[in-house]
Amino acid sequence: MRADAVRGHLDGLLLAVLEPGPLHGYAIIAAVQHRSRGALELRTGTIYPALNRLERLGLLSSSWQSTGERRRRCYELTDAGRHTLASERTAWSEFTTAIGSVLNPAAPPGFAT
Amino acid sequence: MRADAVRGHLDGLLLAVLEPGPLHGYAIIAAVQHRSRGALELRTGTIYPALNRLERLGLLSSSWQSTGERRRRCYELTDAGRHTLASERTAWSEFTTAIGSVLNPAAPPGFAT
DNA sequence: CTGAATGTGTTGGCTGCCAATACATACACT
DNA sequence: AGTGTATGTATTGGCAGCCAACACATTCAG
Repeated sequence: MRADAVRGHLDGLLLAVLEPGPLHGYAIIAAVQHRSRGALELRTGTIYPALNRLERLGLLSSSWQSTGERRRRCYELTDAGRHTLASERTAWSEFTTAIGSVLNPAAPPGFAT
Repeated sequence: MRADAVRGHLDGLLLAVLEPGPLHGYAIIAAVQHRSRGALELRTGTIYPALNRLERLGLLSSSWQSTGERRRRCYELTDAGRHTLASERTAWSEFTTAIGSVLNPAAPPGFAT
């Protein structure tokens, strides 16, 4: 699937995969891909600017870690981030309901399928 | 809701509201708004270019009608449009499944809520 | 020492929706 | 006659947001 389709929902995805625990950028890409059964393939040019923005907004906090000689930047949710994630889930639900009801109008009451 | 969120799904919405029968531009806006329970408010700057594009693609056909002195341009689905609508519905389903499974991961099998 | 995997990061560009704007007809009200 | 509101079609410039392409560093296998 064109990952371009995440437009407008990227923040929610990033916050969601960080909910179980801290991850670094590369692992975030892998987590999104895994949790979407391979459907969503984010690129570095997509997530790094987004992660920086979310940190500036106070929704994430980051810290450099060194595994041996390698450096990794790990991101984790802040309390504000957890709160925003809840909002994003609500917004997603309302969004899919709105589009879905136009795309697939509900059958009239009593309509037997 | 920010109608900007329809980005990438506008074509499907337009094709869907035209499925029951022909409509003119203004009525299309009203139909989308009604079927989404007022959630989606498209603007003329959004739909007219889109309708022209869909007609160029052969998914819609249009005809001018005159109600008394008033002129209206009515759009209706072509066979290709009906076919594309089916594709859009499939794509929407896959899209929501992908995003949804990242945003709200399924509980592990046997997980009691 | 070459290639692939892992890892972070920036920049220019394109797609696609929207606000603003323009114009026209019909009708109600004063 | 004039003013306001609803109906109706249409265009244009701008901008948000994602991405391809690129740059660079470390580790390990062959």
